[in-house]
Amino acid sequence: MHKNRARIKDLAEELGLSTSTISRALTNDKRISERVRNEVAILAKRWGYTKNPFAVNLHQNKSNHIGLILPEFTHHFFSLVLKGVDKVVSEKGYNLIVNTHNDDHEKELKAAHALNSLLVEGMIVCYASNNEDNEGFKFYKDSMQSGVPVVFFDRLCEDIKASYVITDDFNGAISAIDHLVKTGCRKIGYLCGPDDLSTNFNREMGFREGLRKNGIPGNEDLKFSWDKDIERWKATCISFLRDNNIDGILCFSDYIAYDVLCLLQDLNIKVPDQISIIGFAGEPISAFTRPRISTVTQPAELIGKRAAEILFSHLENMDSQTIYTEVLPTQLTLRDSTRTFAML
Amino acid sequence: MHKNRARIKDLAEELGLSTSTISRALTNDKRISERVRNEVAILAKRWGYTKNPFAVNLHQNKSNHIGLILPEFTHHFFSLVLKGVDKVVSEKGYNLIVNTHNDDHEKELKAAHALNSLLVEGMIVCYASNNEDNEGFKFYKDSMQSGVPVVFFDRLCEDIKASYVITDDFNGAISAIDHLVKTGCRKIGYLCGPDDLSTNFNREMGFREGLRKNGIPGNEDLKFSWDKDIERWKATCISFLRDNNIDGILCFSDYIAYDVLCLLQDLNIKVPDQISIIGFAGEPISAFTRPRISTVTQPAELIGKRAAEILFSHLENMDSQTIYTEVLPTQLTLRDSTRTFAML
DNA sequence: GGGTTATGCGCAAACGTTTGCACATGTATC
DNA sequence: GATACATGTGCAAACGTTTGCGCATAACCC
Repeated sequence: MHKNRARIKDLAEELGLSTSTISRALTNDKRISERVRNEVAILAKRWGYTKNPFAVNLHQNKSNHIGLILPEFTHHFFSLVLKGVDKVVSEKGYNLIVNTHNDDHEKELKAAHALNSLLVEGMIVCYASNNEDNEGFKFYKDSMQSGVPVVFFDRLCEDIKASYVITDDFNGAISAIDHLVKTGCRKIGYLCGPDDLSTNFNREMGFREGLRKNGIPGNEDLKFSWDKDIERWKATCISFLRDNNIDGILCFSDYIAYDVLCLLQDLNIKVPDQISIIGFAGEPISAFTRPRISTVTQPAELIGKRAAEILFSHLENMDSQTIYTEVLPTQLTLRDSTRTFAML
Repeated sequence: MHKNRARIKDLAEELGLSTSTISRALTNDKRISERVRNEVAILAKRWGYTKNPFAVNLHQNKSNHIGLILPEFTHHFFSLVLKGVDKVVSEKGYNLIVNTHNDDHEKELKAAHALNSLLVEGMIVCYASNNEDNEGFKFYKDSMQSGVPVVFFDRLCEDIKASYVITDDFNGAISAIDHLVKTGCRKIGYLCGPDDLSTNFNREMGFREGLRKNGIPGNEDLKFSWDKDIERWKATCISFLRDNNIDGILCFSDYIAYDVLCLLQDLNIKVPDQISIIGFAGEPISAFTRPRISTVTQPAELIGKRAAEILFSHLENMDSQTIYTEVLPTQLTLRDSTRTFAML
């Protein structure tokens, strides 16, 4: 309701001035005398006057809103991204409107439409993974055409020409393989994530390149596919590890790392003495397991920060066609699921 | 920018009608003939017309926005609350604007002001813990006075007469004590959280009541204060546990539970054989430790859901002065840091 | 055929701002 | 004392909707 909110008109009547003068005084227009500007400022403060944003937005055709579309809130990675985005956005005096799609492509489209109809000035998007059709992409393209920039993060799609900021999954995976090899692993496997994720693809590519550059031959196909059916996954994973004499594992995620850790512990296989494990992401849980899981930490908050900064640079430079592709480095966080050099 | 957006006027010109007719046709006003309503609907769809929200908001003095103020995004508890709130809010066709304060009272006030000046229709707030002065409360009171309902959650303050939804910390703590006693603990201690949190107070009260009703005398003061200096905390905590022959611990949080678990493991004290531990919250990490930590799980998502629902019931019933105070039950999640009955 | 009623639509004001233009003073210049 | 210019302010239109009221036209009744 916001009852009894003061309007410019009220200020004007109180001071015996016109609305235009008040409006100008409030924006410190030099054409208004110092004296009047002060009077107005004081009364505005006393009455707790704030501009009606709708009137302003309507007039300027500008919303001061940024839209953010996330897969979900409860993943620590995404909440860090949200934090990074929020910092920049609120620093710029903008407001953030958030939406989630739970990797449901239709919900994503609905969210994007909703944001669009709210006239957000720009969008930051991590799109739904099951992105076969390109109806969503068409929408984003239209959006950019009509002057609403979109910045993508985390997940990459070649089909769409837009700015994005992602993790350097490729080199992150390589750094993990480097470390596994350095600490003595020779039969290294990769436990995949969902295969429609660009992140999974890039980590696997890094895995292969890591093996190649470290001169570990005949290992490239030691990858084990992801399976939604966790019990089936566990059962077959065991044989994968056994049959291939795996002594080092790179996982798509920290959660997979945890699962395989449990699996090994059930079989009384020592981690890292017999098998080393490295997770991916740097989720908090990786620091709470026993042994604590070494992981490739993603710069989650920085991803959000950069995505927002890039979005604003688009906004401040609408005529330019420049596109930013930012690939942020990971950091190898060594804990107890990998051997130290001293162990060798 | 949103270039080339169609307006009602454009639709009107195209169809040779007036803007009022279009406007009414779009809202299915029965005064407009079926035929015209169809024509309008079809053209609107073809042109992808959506109403300019600012014009609508300005005219109706209504924003369709709900504001949410959280301490932070990265705590799993709060992200679940956010999820719950978001579900209800988007189901109602409203938009969510989020803000965080990091337990900084000034930032909280700023966030509240920001939301207010955006003309949100209602606010859901978890206020900053260091809430000595009541400038913020004054603001919330004013807000409610002016017809913008506020619903508080998680943290409780008697000073302010408003709806709130909180966890039943008191009975949650009792249920934990019950279980500790039932599984043989006799010297039970409480590891406190920050003492300006109502949640901490209520959990301690539950702790005491649990001891009383279970007939464990002379235990009520076995509480150990929280200390920001973690090293000092650890050092003194040890002696607290030793000096009092503690055999069961209730913790303010899962993180404290984890810390004390590590402490005990360093000293080679067996959990739960020698000492049982129960955490509080149901944070994911509690399921990943070894032993996995038993915990009093809070209905985080439900808290968000109920807070939002209550907010909407205020909005739909602005004249009513009813105030809702909802205390949601916890659930005792038993894992491996407590003994099973069989162990006795 | 005059009066009533129903149907379908348009006019114009309003929401609270911003802003191009004009206007009224005052001051300086020659 | 006319001209020019600077200073400070106001008028009114515009942004895109919604909506009370009124006006046609057609249909109906007796």
